[in-house]
Amino acid sequence: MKRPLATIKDIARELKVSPSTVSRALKDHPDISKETKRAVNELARKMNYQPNALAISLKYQKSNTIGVIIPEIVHYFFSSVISGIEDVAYDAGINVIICQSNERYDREVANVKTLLANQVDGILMSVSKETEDFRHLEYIRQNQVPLVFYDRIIPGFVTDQVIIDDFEAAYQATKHLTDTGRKKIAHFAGPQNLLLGRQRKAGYQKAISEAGLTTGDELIFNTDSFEKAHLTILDILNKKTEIDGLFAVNDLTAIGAMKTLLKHGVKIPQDVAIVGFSDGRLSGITDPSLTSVDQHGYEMGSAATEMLLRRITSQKDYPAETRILNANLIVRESSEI
Amino acid sequence: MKRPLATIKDIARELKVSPSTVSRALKDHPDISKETKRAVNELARKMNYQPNALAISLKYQKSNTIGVIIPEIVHYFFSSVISGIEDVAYDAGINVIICQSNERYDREVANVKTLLANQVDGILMSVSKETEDFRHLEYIRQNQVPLVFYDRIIPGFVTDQVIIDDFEAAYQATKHLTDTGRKKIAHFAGPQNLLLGRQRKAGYQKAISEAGLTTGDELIFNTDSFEKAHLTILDILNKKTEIDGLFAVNDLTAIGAMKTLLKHGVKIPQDVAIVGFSDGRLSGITDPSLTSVDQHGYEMGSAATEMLLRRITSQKDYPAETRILNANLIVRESSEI
DNA sequence: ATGAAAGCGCTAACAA
DNA sequence: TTGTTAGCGCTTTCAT
Repeated sequence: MKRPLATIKDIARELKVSPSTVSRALKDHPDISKETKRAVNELARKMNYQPNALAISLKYQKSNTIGVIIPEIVHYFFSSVISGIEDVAYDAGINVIICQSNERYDREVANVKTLLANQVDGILMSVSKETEDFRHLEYIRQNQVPLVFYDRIIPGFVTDQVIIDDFEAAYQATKHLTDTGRKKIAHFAGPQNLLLGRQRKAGYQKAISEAGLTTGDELIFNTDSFEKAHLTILDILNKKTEIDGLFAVNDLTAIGAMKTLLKHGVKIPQDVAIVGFSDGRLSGITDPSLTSVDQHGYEMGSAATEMLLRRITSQKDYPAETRILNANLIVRESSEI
Repeated sequence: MKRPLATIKDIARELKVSPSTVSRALKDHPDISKETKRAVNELARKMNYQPNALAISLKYQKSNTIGVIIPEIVHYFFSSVISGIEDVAYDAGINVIICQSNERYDREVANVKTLLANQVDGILMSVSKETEDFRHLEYIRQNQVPLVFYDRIIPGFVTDQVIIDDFEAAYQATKHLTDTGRKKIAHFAGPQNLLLGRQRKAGYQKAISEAGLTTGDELIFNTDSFEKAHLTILDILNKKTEIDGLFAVNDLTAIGAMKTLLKHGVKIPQDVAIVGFSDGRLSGITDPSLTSVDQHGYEMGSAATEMLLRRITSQKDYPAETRILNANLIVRESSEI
């Protein structure tokens, strides 16, 4: 009953030629006669012959496959990164194995092992939030498997990487608020153990001080989720802390803040202008729509993949590269005038 | 310079034993002496030995890998499906190769070929919107590779499948509106060439007629996007078509409608109650938050994977199964009272 | 123009 | 307790 995929042997047997002849005929080798080629190709089609990629990978010691380690696929940003990776890889005839670390270190280590066991030709990764030990990365390097970081990097670990200029983007976002006359601009900041959180805060601070405004900590809140934003806003309203602008570390936070402000009769953008940092497609659909930094996940994925493929195919070694994509501000209703 | 992954041979050579001894020692075979095992395992650890999964797959004629064909990863629903798939597969020690069809037939066919070439043990797929020819699916079947459809199925193509009861969900969603006293309930319907579009519309119609309301076509609109919803609402307002409820085929459409209605001073939910069909995390963040059907993408992914793994490991054949997940309505502000 | 043989890394039946 | 050998599917060098 079981009728597994046809192999070169099957074709050879049927045609009473040797496997090597079939192999050559299939790749249009000049030595093989027209007649044989015709017969082989015809039968191959008829038998739905599909070369066994595993055998080829084993033979050539390369799998035409790259591995991706992603923290959590259910974030729009990361899924669009994957989309960019997939498209570039597909065009190059490269397969992609995707592993989720779910932001856990142990999973990440297991992912690395899986990918290496499967002989991937290269790895794209964004480190998990938990990762603080780099032995698994050294391990990748020992095995001479090219590694490209995207989005989240490890300062000091030298390898190709493509990142967003979080500092600059945050600076531009905040500057947009100061430029439009806001004077009391709050920042809802992300975790300060993540580079991203620190850089966005630093960008905010630079714009604030450039505008000659005070950067006292009383307008900076550790608030990075929809729910926390709700609570922080309540607190701000209670204490009657005056604000006329807000730059939030991500869109959900910005939207949570906006919703709570609106509920309390605060007008957006008249009373408070709000800028987020894009998590995805949320910014366009809120009311008012949200001014936000677009992170270009797709471009990040495609750029990282191009770097990796270049590294894989390159004969000679060359220094690690860092590609910085600039994220641009998209002004929408929440900060207009 | 190039120091590839250590192999069993390397270990054998170093220890002056045969590769088979190493192989057995590594899998704790009872025949091997404690001493040898110890030495082998120690050296293996030191050399960072990682079994070559390709070689093992080739040997055993099974790859411990399943393939997933997904229309577009950047939809929250699909990415949460993948998350469910990944988790179950990970727990079973199975790898996952993900391919995007990007809703294109030719890509889908290429994906199938790639997966078969890579000797996947099974395939999970949601057919693309373009797919109308099933030869590639027959091809999967010929090769005896188990196939499970999730979410989107092909009526008449018999295989394991897990779907959502769109009809029932739409019925419940609409019934919620009639139960709360709405009398003029519009439906913004999806493409009627997709089963999903037809079923959601049919569910709507059942609830409407059960409530003794008219199901005239004047309240059904082919409107399935944020932008189209905006235009359709403008049209409704212009023509002064009276509505006090709306069931939309997806959340984005519902949100587009809500935003435009609010802009024109229509109160939600007082004047018009709105129910969507979940695309993801949008429903919770709008203002008012949106009542919506939760599609449970994660559960769909994990259920489909369980079905597939069961099929793969099963010795004997059994009839194709259809698992219907019920999507449940989550009532939020847009339809309260 | 075609075939035989070896080998990629691993395992397992069979020998010793 | 360990080694030898053959084979998974494919390619390629070296014969013929």
